[in-house]
Amino acid sequence: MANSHAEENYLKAIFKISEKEGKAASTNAIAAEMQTTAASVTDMLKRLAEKNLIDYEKYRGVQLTEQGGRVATVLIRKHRLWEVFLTEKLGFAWDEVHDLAEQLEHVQGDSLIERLDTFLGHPKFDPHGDPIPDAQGRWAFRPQVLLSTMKLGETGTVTGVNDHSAPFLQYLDQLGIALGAQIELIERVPFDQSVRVRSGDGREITLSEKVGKNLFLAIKG
Amino acid sequence: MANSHAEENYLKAIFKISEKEGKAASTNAIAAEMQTTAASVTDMLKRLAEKNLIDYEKYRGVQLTEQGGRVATVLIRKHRLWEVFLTEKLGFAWDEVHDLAEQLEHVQGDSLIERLDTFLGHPKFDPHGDPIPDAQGRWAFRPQVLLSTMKLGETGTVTGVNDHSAPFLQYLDQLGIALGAQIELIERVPFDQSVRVRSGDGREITLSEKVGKNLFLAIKG
DNA sequence: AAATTTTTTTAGATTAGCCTAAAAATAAAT
DNA sequence: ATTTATTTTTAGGCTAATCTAAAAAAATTT
Repeated sequence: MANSHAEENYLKAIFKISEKEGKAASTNAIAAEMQTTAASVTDMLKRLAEKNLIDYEKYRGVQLTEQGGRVATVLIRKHRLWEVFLTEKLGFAWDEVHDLAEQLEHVQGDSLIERLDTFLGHPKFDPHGDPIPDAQGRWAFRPQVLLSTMKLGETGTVTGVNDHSAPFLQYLDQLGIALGAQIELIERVPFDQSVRVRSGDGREITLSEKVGKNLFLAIKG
Repeated sequence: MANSHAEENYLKAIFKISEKEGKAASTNAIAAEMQTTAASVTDMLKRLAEKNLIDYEKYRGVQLTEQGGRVATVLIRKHRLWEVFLTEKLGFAWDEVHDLAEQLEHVQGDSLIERLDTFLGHPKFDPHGDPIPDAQGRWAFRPQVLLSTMKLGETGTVTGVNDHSAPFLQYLDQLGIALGAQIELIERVPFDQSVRVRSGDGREITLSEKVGKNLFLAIKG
């Protein structure tokens, strides 16, 4: 049988944490990600282990099984394809699509997502620059670095964000920085690690260290 | 607060029954429509009455309140707009879209449905010819009659179906009868009320009484 | 009008998913 | 190596939505 929305959301949370931390996800980390209590998480972990979607040993944290990983990957695929649809076709801004995609990703139907993928032209990245796994679960890779690790004089193309929050995305809009924007690093202030950059249209912009640590770019040349 | 999927589905079922029967919906009729038991229906009716979505008196059947009617209308609007999207944009056949739309209609977000409506060009009818209420809940009206009530020699344009089942829709596909098809009634067989029609491309087709009672047409002239 | 049938409601359980509070296990600090 | 703090699990309860079986009300038939 299919998995419930709650189960799917837990699997996605576990996938995210394992990816970021590089190790088994702890009960507390999952609870934080899911905005719920540790007790609720333990409950759910038992159910997911029962269904062979995770490897779970009491007090030891959890990892997705092969099967659980597949479910999570499909879910991320669906989420990101819907985000592309919402921005490209319906005209939503990149800071508005997350909650809607969060709902749409749970719509069941294999042919739906494959037809949507075709309709959208098989996009490889979502509106935030995150890769969209293909139908076989393969991830596109694109070399990128944080603005904060670029060298003086280097030029890059904005490819993604680390922080997906609406305030950050809206601030980038305000600065005129979107995916695909060209940015040259012209100065780094030692005092606070803020940077001065020149954007493609010739404007000079000052960005804080925090922005620098949340903006990904592909280096030119 | 918003309504659950289950609540929304009950409201839609009650709306459908009231529309068809023209009177208060009975517990059993709702149970049949929802494919559940009368006891479950009674439970839900209490909850819906509590939320002022229906007028409910024990043993007396139910009617939607103004508020309940609005919820049901919005739900039908969402369902039918998604059906248009699935057929027009994703290329699904008219017999494939119901179950997917049944899920998509529960996605919450006012701006989503209005943007979808705009993206689709404000369609007035869904892929089965059923009217799509507008954002204010107004229904388009189009005079139409059943093929079984047409007079000999009359010509009509196919505008909708009474039976929405996949087998019927697929049979129409096979016969080459789609929405917009031109059909002239050339003979009615008294013995079994089957009819002989000429379609727009000149082909002569024999249709059973059952087909005649499930095909709507707008009469020409 | 009384008896019978049908419809509807109530009573009592069940399941998923969530909670708080308390207990148990693990990790960290002295 | 104890003590202390943190993390995790258990215990017990709650709600929405479902079910079956039994009781009650309404409708129908005789």
